[in-house]
Amino acid sequence: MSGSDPVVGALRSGELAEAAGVNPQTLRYYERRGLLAEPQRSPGGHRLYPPDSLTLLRVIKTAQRLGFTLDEVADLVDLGRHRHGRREAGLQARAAAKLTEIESRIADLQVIATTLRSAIDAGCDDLTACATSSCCPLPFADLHRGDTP
Amino acid sequence: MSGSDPVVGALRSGELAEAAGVNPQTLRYYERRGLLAEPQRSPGGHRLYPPDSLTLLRVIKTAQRLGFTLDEVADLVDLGRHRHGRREAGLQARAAAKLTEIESRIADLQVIATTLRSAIDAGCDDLTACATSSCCPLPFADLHRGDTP
DNA sequence: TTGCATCCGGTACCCAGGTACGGGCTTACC
DNA sequence: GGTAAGCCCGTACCTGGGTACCGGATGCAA
Repeated sequence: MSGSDPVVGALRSGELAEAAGVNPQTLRYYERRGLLAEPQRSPGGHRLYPPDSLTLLRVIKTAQRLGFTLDEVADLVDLGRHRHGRREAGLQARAAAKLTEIESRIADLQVIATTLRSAIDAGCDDLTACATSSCCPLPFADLHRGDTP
Repeated sequence: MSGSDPVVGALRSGELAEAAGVNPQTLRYYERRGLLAEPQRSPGGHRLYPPDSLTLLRVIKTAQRLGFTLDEVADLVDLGRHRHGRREAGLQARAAAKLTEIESRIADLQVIATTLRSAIDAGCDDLTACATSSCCPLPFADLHRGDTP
């Protein structure tokens, strides 16, 4: 492995941040979170990122937009890093799990949407009145459980 | 208006919290947030809630489960409070707006679900590899804009 | 009257994913 | 070699919806 190449075509934090469309502070944050490895430094201590950090950042941002948390992204990233060779399909499994999660969030939101529509159709105009008169379709009663993440 | 009735059938904070299925601390929190009016006090300073506070709490929890933030709920609540009489349909309008918001969140999640499904179908197995080879269906390129709330 | 549960207030902490600030260095360009 | 932009680190702050902890005061029943 060529682990520590010298400063060939390296990017400074501002340049990388700009290229990735990200705040420079975010790079340090990702480094703290273990998403970005500690890069090489200039003699004066400034970070020097190899060009493929940009690819990594794109991967991170893409995974994030697919609904993965940063912890999960970190996991995915080093899943791909030290598995190289053996076929394990870790990504497949996590994508499938995430898909299930997303689908259940969609289902939750659809219940909410349906309820809102019924309240609109019923012409509800005052929540407090609705809660006492029993002609309102809103479910005031069942207060146990209720996820809206 | 009978604004300040004496302590008839009043509930202590623990009782109200229990009845509403809520942490007692949450009552104080809601009071700070302006959702619950400051209740009367016992001579020693303990809160004494009128029984209809329970209805109000049910309204709050219901609205919350419909996707309204606490600020919006506060708004809805005193919309219903000092409008009494004039027809204004404020609730209708807000419900409609919230429905639109929920629908667009659903649409966002559906895009995500579709993308995940396509990544699964394509058999993607390593994000970093995917990002460089261009046969992967994941959208690594467009990093500008991306809401996953 | 004593004992114990409850309540008071103020403040600090939790989750996630960052962003901002401040004092002091480095780097780059002229 | 001067000066301005950029970067360093540590720490604090933000949003949203609560929850936890603390020492001290109250309420209620036996």
